[in-house]
Amino acid sequence: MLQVQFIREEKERIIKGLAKRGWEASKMNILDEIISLDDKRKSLQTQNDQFLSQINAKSKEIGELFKSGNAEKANEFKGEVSALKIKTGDLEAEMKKVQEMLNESLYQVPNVPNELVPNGQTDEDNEVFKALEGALPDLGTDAIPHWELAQKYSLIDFALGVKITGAGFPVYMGKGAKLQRALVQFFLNEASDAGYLELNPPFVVNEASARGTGNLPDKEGQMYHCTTDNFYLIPTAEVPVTNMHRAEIIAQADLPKKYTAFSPCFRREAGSYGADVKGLNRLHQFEKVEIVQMVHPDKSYEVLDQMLAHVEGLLKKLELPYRILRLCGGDLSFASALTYDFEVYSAAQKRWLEVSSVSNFETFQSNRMKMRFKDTEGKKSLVHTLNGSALALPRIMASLIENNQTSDGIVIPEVIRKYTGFDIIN
RNA sequence: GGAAGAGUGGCAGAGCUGGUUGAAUGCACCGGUCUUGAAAACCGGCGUGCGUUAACGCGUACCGGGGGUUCGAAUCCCUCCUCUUCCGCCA
Repeated sequence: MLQVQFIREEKERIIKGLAKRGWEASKMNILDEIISLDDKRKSLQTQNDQFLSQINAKSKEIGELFKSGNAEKANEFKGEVSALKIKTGDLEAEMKKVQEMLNESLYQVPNVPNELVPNGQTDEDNEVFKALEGALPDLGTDAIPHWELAQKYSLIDFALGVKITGAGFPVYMGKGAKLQRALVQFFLNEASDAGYLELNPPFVVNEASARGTGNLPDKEGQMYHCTTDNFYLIPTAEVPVTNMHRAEIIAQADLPKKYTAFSPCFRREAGSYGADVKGLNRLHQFEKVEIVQMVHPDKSYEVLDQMLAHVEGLLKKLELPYRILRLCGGDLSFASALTYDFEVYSAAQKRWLEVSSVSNFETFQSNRMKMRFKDTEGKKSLVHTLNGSALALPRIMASLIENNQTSDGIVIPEVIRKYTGFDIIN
């Protein structure tokens, strides 16, 4: 959520940014509404504080009057205070209402895209930031897609998952399960080596955490909700990990905070259909290793580059054909200022699959969850938050087994053989 | 799940027979004096949000969360959450 102060000072810049996201001119007046609601809020508080001040002074006097035995005078004052209390009661109710309206409006405004974000409405307008090095892999006509490979080598049973739960909940088995576990190990170790503190967070969060990262109210229908306890299954480890420092003030010396966490991710994916959901392409439950950083505002874009380099390093080591996209305004997620997507080419499906999304949220998340740092002079400011997948498992699995299929079987990439314990699936 | 107790500032820990208590005291931390330097000692500072102000400052709210009683609540009442101990149950 944007800061009202920022909206006041940079309205023109925000309007330009929102236009890049495809906002129509008619929607922009929400910014003026926010400013006017905030003005209203301030003026109400000023009035209310004055009444409260009077009440406090009078109450103190009453105490002194009782002590000195002047009960008559004290009782007279009591009536005056009661009258003031009715006024403050009304003012407070109104303030609460205004504050709620203000919050509702603020929740509707997405983050302002960075200057680097290209114009465009759909994923077709995304900019190829780094193209595939070399030619697209050609596996010939015998190549089969991963869902057939999964069946051929008994790696994943989709139908069994349907029986146990439903579509989108596959059962990994044998070398399929081991390969996935090996990849997780590899990703976590790489992240640790890069200085990220490994966490094993809760996979279920409370409402406050879901709000902190903006999953509520923005994407309410996308999460599985345990209504009995009012908990949510996490759609990504970003949620529990980013909330670690919610409503905290971090010493500047303790920045940056670098965390990595493995977690299953649960997504309802309401509205998905077609080829997108075939095989491992889109699931309701999948595994992912996430990297998250909380950093000094001056450093966040430098850090974004470092995170890109980290993810790129993983794909290189796995020897997968990849490219990097810079998301256009229309495709940028609500909270992000700048996002890079990594796509891996899945050679049998002959399509690009998104395996990672690395974003800088600047202060959008930290403002909502009041995550600040104190600099050496004692001044408090919001931190910048960033996160990225490093990496999401299913599509890595899909492209890996597709690209590495040979007439002898599926060849395991060199770097993960020490984790799998085998070098071929046949 | 049942019973009892407890949740106060970075930490420890008073206050809890309602009335200058945003909150004693100690530790930690920051600045200063002293010292060749360090330590010790001494002096001073040391929470957060909001409002207001050019600024110093002033006002207001916050003692787990929410609500209530009262002229006035950290202090009384209700409720929820969390922790500790005991019992029960169980990976």
